[in-house]
Amino acid sequence: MLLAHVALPVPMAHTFSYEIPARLAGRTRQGTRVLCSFGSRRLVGVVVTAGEGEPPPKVKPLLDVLDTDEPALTDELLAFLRDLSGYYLAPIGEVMRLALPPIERAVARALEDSLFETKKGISARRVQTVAPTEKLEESALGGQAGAILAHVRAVGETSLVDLENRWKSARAAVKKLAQLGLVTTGSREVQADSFFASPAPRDTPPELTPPQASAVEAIATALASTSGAATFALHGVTGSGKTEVYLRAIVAARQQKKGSIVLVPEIALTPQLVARFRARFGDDVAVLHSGLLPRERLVMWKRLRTGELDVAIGARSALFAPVRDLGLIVVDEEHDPSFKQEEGIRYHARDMAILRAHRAAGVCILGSATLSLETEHLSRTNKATKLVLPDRARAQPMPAVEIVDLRRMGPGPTGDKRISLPLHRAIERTLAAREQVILFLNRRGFSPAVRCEACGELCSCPSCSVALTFHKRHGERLRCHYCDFETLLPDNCAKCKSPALALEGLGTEKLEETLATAFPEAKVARLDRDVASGRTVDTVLGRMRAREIDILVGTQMVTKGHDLPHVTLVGVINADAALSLPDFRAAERAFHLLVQVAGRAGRGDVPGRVLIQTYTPEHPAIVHALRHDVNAFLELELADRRELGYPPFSRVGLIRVDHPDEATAREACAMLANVARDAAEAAAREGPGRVAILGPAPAPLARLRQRFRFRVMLRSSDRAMLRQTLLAVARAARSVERTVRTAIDIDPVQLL
DNA sequence: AGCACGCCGACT
DNA sequence: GTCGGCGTGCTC
Repeated sequence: MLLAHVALPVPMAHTFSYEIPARLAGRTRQGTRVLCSFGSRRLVGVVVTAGEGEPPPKVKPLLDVLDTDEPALTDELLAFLRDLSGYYLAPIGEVMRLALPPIERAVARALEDSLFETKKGISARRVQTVAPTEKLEESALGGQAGAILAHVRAVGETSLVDLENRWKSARAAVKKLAQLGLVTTGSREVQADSFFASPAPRDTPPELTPPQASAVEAIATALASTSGAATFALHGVTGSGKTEVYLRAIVAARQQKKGSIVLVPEIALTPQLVARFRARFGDDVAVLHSGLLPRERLVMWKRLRTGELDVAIGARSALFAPVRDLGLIVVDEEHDPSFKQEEGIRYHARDMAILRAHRAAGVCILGSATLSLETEHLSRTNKATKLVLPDRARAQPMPAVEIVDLRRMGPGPTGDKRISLPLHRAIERTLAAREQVILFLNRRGFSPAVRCEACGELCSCPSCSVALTFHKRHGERLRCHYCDFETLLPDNCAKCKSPALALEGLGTEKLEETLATAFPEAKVARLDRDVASGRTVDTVLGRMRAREIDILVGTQMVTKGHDLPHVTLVGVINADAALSLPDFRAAERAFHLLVQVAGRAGRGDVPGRVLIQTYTPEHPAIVHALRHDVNAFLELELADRRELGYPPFSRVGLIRVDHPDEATAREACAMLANVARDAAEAAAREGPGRVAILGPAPAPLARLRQRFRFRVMLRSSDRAMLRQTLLAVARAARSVERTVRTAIDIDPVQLL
């Protein structure tokens, strides 16, 4: 019998076998999308393999083939997705879905399937909205309806989709509320994003500096070689000309008739980079970003698939772009944590970029001013070739980095300890010299916590049990930074009804306000996720460049982007905030952050000044950032991790356990940890791996509908052992209790 | 994951 | 009386 083994978008490891009816035999190939009857549903899957074979006891025929001429997935992409699925132990069908285009309406209609016309198919251009009315309820509403009504009243008009994410039966409850006249429903157009629509003026390729030229040369040679596969670690500070190397590498790939993918951390934050690509290649670049409508996304997908476009640029998910004859993948700012997908299929785009390029016999370039330890390790073990771009040829003085030891500082003139006297004076001096200041603070909002002064209770998120952040702008609201829950600032403590609520801590909003008062003659602006959506980042940076702003306060965002030539003072309000994160990479991240933020000071002829405020001035990340000593920090951190058995010398596997009852979650976790320990010992060649139980994960619990979430973590230096152990644990987890959900997360990767 | 089937509580 | 909550089992 002719069988097709199909990957379907269900969370199961195996493929499903279908009979290929004679009428579809000619069109059913590896990589084609097919319509399958699956239980009572009809699903679109991808043919992984097809051929003559022994049918399983139960076989259904394929209903239809969606791809008319070519398979949706090339052999290259298909093979890569299978590898990814194997690597992360992720369900093959869900992995395939990452690379599939949105289903075309026309095809869907031709298939006479109402499924595609409704919610799950193409998301319409309109979203359904729910808004509160003036009317008050006659009697108290119980359960979800009451909660939903309170929420809608707190946040104002919201989308039904959003409500459905928070409450299971929101649709039914909203219907009921609408009947009672307590809310109104409607729909609104999803605004199309015309961010990248404006035409880009073309540039002329500049002369390469000698280091750039030799980097390009090395990359071009690798691209031209028959054996292909090569990885480069491109180390160069902002402004050293990494982008130009990328552009030339793409040209070199083109000369070999090969396509390219460029991955950037968050495309909305890097409009300058996109502009550079468009200036060089015009509209021959597919820019993939979250603002694309399904229709536009499909158009981009098709143009890449047909080979009309040969360059794709985008965030994480652009890794799956259907670029033909892939020859090059660039990962810009490769150290950036946003390359790690933390929801659904957990993959690391940087690692998978190496894998995809390698399998396609192509070149992978990992570029950064502060290479990740993983990439550094690849280079030290000769699995990647390091290319260095020294700081710009023009002699530019390194900024003077100074430490402000907060242990020895009283409050500055503002009365706020976080604006210490040295920082205050430095700001004054910078303003007097008519230069600009950037202040980095890793906390958005006004106050990170609101506490009752009578009973000590913190205002916390009902579903995430983390402190709610007070946002002054947009109506004095409390917001949960994990799940985006929102409520008005209450008048009284929820527990003891006392009106004495105190705003604790310092966020960017408050810092902005304090500075505006302390320096009334200066123009103060803020840049963080709350003010920045897409274009506004560019607007703020533009105003900064035009010197319409004197002091810019911001989060991570101020560390990204390009030249701000008149900034001569950079202040880090609290370096310890980044160091004390519960993450073994905290020191590395803090170091990256400090180096990147310090790099913003003193462009041009004026030497810059960097002030780092900290309670732990002796911390290695701070000491080495102070000396700009990347190598010393790397040595130390690598040695540290080697000792701890941490990556990159070992791999980490995580099993997530979710259950609505905390005790059950803990119990299941402990049981799984035992299974893991046993399995690890049985599988170990070099002694057992480490097993640890992590507490409630700092993840959007609300989205799990208030389930408790624990994680069993395994560490091992042996990947085969780790895999075997994780599989054993996953099997055990499934048999424990159905309601325990597991997710496996292997991180990071040593692929080569 | 969906989606059926099946069994218990508060509403027309 | 039944609508709708969620437990359990299956999907080629």
